[in-house]
Amino acid sequence: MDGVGGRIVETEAYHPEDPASHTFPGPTPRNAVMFGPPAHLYVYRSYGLHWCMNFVCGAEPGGAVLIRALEPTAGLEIMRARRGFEPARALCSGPGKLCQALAVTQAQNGLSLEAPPFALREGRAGAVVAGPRIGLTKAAEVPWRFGEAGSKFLSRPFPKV
DNA sequence: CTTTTGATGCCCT
DNA sequence: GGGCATCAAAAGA
Repeated sequence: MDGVGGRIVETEAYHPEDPASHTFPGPTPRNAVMFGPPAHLYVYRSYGLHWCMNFVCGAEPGGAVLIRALEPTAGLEIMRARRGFEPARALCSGPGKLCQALAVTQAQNGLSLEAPPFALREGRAGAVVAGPRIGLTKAAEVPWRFGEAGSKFLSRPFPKV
């Protein structure tokens, strides 16, 4: 939105049977979007100060993919202004940072990804690698973190391939 | 470079 | 009342 965007280079998968998932305990008002139709956005507040965004996945009700990092390709100046003039590789290298750079907040919760202000484009990434998840207190070892190998825009480097 | 710690708001039980 | 899918700053090596 606002002409900003980038390539998704890092994600994490969440499944309703995954203890770390917000949907694991069952439907609640907060995670209702994740049980809704796929290709919608689920936004929640993390640690009271940050926003994190997920794409609702259609495979099963309650599944979603957390967007952990972007490689900024458009609206760099806008992002930089919003993020406090950091180097490009720090603009979107993390769930909270990414949402700040894109100005994603609860206002976008539940919106469809197939309509403005969003525009998803399919693209072939480079080599994709998987690894253990990050920042979780439960089931962090499950290797459901995916990202582009060697990208300089990851929140953290992946373990050796 | 590394590790540690505080800030902070909302959801759930 | 407890917990949390985070970040940035500070301090030490």
